[in-house]
Amino acid sequence: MARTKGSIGKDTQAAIWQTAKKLIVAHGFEAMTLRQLAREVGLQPASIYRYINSKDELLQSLMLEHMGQLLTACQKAVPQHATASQKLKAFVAFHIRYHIERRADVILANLELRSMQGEARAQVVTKRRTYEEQLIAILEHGRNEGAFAIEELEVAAYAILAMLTGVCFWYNAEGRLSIEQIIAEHQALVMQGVARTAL
Amino acid sequence: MARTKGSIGKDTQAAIWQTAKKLIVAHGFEAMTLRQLAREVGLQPASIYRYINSKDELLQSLMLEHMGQLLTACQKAVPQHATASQKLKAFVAFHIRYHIERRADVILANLELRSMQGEARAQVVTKRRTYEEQLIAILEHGRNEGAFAIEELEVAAYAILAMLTGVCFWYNAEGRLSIEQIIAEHQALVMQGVARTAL
DNA sequence: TAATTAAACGAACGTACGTTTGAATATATA
DNA sequence: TATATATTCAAACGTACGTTCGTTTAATTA
Repeated sequence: MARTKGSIGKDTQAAIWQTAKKLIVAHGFEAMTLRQLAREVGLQPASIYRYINSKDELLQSLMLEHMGQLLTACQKAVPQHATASQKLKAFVAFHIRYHIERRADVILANLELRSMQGEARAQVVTKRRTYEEQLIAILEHGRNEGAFAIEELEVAAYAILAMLTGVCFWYNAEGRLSIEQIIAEHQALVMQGVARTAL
Repeated sequence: MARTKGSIGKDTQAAIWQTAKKLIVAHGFEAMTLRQLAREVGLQPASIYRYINSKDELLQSLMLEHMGQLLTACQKAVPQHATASQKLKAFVAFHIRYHIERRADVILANLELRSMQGEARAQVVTKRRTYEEQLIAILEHGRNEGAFAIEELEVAAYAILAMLTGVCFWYNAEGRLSIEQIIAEHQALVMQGVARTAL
């Protein structure tokens, strides 16, 4: 056989990417094999190479694509002109929702940096830092306003991010709680956590 | 060659375990190869099999060992008879310190459950649940006391655990902050986060 | 010192890996 | 309909994998 009936490059491309994400999340990037990927998409291993140049480049594409979309979505979701409290609430809601809705991308991005090297890795690290700085800026704003009491902005930012990102590791769509309830619970923890107490 | 001068089983066993942890954290369990492990320990691949029965069993040993030690250490570190606030503060301090000091074990335990199956997997899941319940019990105690205001105990517990565990992914021993400072910062976030506000 | 046990070796097994090459078939264009 | 392009295939490459086997040497015991 050769070209199969109804085969369209765009669709195959999409299937490869989606299946790759699934397999990487399940097994890790290094452990995922292109043969397994080909089998699940319904191709021969060689055919994958019409869509990627190498296994490493596949990971790079997935990573950079995700980080770019995350940054774009974040800037849309968090208001530029608002109080620090409003911004922080919006950030928490955005982060949780985005991480639940794009679970595979997020888990991949958080676990597979170890399999990247060189220029592409540096780019991902930079983009991740840019994202972290969004939150750091909000926390700093709140501290300057006098609304937040935070000793170490960076530690607090890492702590909050870890807490929020954790959701996509245990969230169950069939579970008792809605996304909104989970967001509300986390907003309460975060807002109280950073608030300046009256004492 | 055969048996090498100065070779002692206990030492080799320890070297294998320690190196295995390092490699699994660096590459993931499925991607770590026994040949690589043997090379780093200074053995031939076949020699590894004097100490393990299979690659899968190696992971099981590392996992179960770690979970057992975590549970034991936790029960020692958190006082049984104290206020919920005291217990929670102690739990936060314990968790962060333990996770920084045994970084490799912890990262391994958190990322490689996906490579386990069957009975051993079930045992790890049960032990992890037992650990989570330590924290849930503390939070419930605080809510009953009237000291904490928490809607969903389980969500709050997951959120706190994710936040604390996150430390071992970014902590840098050569960094500016001491472990004590990091603990203090997290204690502040957590204690304020769950506290019942005066309003 | 002689016999026994502990520890590691070298070689090989069947299988799977990422990747390259050139040919075959389906769709799009002229 | 004839030509060009897009899409997939089958086969093979060198390499590495987890694991088994029987052998060899070092340390321990009698």
